[in-house]
Amino acid sequence: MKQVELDGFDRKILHHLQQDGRISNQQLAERVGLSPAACWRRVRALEEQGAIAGYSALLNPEVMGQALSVFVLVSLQRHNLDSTEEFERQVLAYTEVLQCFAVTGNADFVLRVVVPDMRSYDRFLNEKIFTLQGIAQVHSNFALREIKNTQHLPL
Amino acid sequence: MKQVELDGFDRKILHHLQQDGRISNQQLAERVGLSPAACWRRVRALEEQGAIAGYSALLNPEVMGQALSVFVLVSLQRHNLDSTEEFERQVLAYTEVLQCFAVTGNADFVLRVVVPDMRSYDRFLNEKIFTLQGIAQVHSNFALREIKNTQHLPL
DNA sequence: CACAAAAAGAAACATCCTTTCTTTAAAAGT
DNA sequence: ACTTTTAAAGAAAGGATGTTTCTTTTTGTG
Repeated sequence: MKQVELDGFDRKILHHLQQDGRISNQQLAERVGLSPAACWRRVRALEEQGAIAGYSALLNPEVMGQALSVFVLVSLQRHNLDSTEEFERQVLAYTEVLQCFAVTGNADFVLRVVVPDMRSYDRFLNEKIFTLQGIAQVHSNFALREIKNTQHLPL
Repeated sequence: MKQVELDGFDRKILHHLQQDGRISNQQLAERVGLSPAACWRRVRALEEQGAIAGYSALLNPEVMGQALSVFVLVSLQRHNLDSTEEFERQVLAYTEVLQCFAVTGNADFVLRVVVPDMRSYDRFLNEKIFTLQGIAQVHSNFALREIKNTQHLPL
């Protein structure tokens, strides 16, 4: 999937679709200043080019009773392919892990884990992290407050 | 906004809406096993209760040329209300900062910053972080690889 | 068992999506 | 400068979908 060239219309379209993924094509067309047909063709092109990876409903963690975010720094004992692949495979399967990145710095991975409360986090660690082979260190940083939390890319 | 009680239908609805926020009400109804009208009423209720905070298009960072994610650990010099409020106010305005949490541990805040490349990140630091008053320490952890990156809450 | 309240299904109207066709505008070549 | 070609925009129509209202069914309670 190659990088893509965007003009002002495309950027406006993406902006509004990031803001409201369920906006009707008519409203979108009106806001970006195109006819519905032209707007629709651009949206389809952006989807086909892969600029738009998908659409999602955003849930409110508080209302859903999943209000505890934890940033977990994980270091592995060995850095061979087998160890890391196994770790990543498991992490992908854990629904509590919303995000996981391999990073530079002291730790090998940063995870963001979301659970209902401390009890659940304790269980998550004991059952799903400490049971993994080859974990050297785990450092938990608890989110005290959420200042900002989006996936909206700057345009 | 109070926490909400969900039954199996609601959970199925939310699951599918997280997976595809633009699914038609008809398809959704079919997949969860309800009539379109009943399904639609539940979706509306979930929106009104705040369980569904909104909908969004998910963009592909690679295709958009915004492929560098950085986890930035920030410590403040003073921890009074004025310092932190000013910091948070600025961070909210920076479109490069997708996520920002106040956390326990060595740092006061964890940010995830997304930029096109190192040059842009250098500029971001110099122009938007180092210019802030009362910053004690900034530690940058660069994402080498993205293993997982969603906002899908476990249901 | 009967009643009330809540939720589900059916159907109809309104709206929106998606396609096709036509028109306009921009680019390239002579 | 003019024609030719290509690409994208607008208009319009048919089909699909959303949203409402009304009726029926289910569920819970006295």
